[in-house]
Amino acid sequence: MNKNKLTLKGVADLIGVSTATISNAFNRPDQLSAKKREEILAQCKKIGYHGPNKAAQILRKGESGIVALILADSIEYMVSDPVASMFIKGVSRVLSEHNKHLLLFSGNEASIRNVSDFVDGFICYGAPHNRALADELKSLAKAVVTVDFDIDGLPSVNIDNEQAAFDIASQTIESDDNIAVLGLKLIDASQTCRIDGHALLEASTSISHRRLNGYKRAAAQHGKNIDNHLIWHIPESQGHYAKEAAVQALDSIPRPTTIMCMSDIIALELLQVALARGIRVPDELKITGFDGIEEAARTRPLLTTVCQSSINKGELAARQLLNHSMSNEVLAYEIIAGETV
Amino acid sequence: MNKNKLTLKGVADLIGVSTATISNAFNRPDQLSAKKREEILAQCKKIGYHGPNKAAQILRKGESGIVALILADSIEYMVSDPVASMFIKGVSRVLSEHNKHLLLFSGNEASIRNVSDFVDGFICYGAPHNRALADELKSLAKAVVTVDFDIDGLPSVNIDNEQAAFDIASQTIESDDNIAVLGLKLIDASQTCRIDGHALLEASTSISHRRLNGYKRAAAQHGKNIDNHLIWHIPESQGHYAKEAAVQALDSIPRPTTIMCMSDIIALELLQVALARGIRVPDELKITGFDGIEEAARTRPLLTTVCQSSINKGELAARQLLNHSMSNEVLAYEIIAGETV
DNA sequence: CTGTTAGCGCTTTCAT
DNA sequence: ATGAAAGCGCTAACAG
Repeated sequence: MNKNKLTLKGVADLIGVSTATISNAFNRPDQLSAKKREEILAQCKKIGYHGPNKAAQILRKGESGIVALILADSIEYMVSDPVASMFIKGVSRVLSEHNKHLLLFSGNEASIRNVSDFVDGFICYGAPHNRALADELKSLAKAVVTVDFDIDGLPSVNIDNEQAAFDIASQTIESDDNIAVLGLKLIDASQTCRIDGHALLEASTSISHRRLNGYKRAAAQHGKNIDNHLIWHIPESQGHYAKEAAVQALDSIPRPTTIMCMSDIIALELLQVALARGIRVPDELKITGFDGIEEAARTRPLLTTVCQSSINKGELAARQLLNHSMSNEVLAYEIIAGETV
Repeated sequence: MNKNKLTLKGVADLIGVSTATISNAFNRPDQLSAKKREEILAQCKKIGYHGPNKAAQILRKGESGIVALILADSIEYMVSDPVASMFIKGVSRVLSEHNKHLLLFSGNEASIRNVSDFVDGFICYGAPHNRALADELKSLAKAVVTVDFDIDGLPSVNIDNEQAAFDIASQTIESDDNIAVLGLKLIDASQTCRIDGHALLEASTSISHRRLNGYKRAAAQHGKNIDNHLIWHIPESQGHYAKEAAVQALDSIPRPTTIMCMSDIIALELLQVALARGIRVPDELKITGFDGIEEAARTRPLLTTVCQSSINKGELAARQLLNHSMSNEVLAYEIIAGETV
């Protein structure tokens, strides 16, 4: 007798057929009679053999059913950000429909080489902080879909950030406005600060710079210019970072009459600070957001913002990966006319 | 010449050493001189060989560096629930400190056998809906840590749900109160409804039933009984499900004067409905929550609730898994004395 | 310190 | 429809 191990070979001569037959019974039903297949499966079940070892299959077939989601920021942060969670939600929905598994991977960490040998593909959400990672992705020989940024020659999912920013700014700015911007990740700094005197991050890969360009273009149409001294950098879309910027902005003299925020979280924080100071919105201060998160839809006064569907983004990105689509998709957005403008 | 493939063997005779030496250079620095090691690593880099193939390593070593997080509910849902996100946050923090990867896995899906061959271990958050899954976990020969429920003989992380519920209820209930409970997952139904006339889920594995017992015990101390007609089942801790129950509870005649909620999300929803109706809290209606989420801490009136640290839970669960600890940990909780009681 | 070699468990031609 | 056998790429025991 062969050793009692629950391996294809062991099971094979336990029930007296060849390894290939068992393998086929599990993976390629068309290679044997339905009846024999049932028999074998039943036998296996009785013995306690639950099918071919996955690790071996991965090596042999070069496929694992695992898709890595690379998050630009830490998983920690992403999982508590409403925009990112919705995105993850979309991805995971499509993946699980296709029986794929989701590996959460933070772009901050070591090399993606760590997983690229067994993962079926990558969805990369947001431009990685370290440029090297983007280069590696390109040379990877695995399927990659980028979201909210682009890598030459790779499929992607985006919205037109500049146009969206332009649109909402156009509807907001009036000729006698004093304009400020609470921006997200505009420079390389881990603290909230004004951007004047700092080198901007590479504009090509940054949605924030596209948005800023949109704001500026709209301002220019009213013959206005947005001073770098009235543009804030906020390192992460979180309340406490945003609050700092909000306070500084509202302390500015003269006080801005229009403040455009690059996320709803930021805008909501600003709104709260402003209302607490008794500033009338929108009479004395107009506020715009970006994203269209649920909390903004629940809050009164209703925030005027750009609504993008992060769930759709996630679903589409996952579908592109699974279908090996190579297209660069641009999703629609919608301006929510709220009560803050 | 050997074929030009970037494999240990190929690289080995490309640079003229044995495969073992290269393998050691990457995995066991102590097996060769530092100098030789540097040389080899440099050569490999030049050639474009980034280290041993991971899929092969997994098969060979039986270790992947991947930890599966099994979520009782869909990933979709979990990722947008503040309590679950905090938990994931804690897990992912510890895991990434140890260079492990996180595989998000939904317990609704097929069998965990799908991944158990290559995953290093499982963290199971919340009692799985299908009992079979729990049984499989036990017979798995992989490290498992359960959270918010127990499996005999396996390590776990919990809080004392019954005692916590008892504590907050004791502080809340007065002798002339009319008590209702907005419960979570008390019966097997996908709709919000009262629990009278329904079979309860197995109490032993359900934190909700422990909490309910705590409430009942506290009520009994005041010589009171909580009628099943005033206990609601809410299938998921989400606003719209909670709202239904809140409306029904407030429509009850006589209207309850104390409503204990099994999550803050539920309590916050109830609070909103009550305030919208002009019901004075806590004068006419006392409300308690459970969890201690950030939104509750920001909301006014401040919610009286049980605060448990989901981040700590996640961190501890991950540490237990990595350390192969087998203990059953019980974490502390704290009663937040808010303004709703 | 280095090289040889036997598997890890499986899939898939190829021949029967 | 089935069986035999060649690897997938690597690690670790062993011998030198």
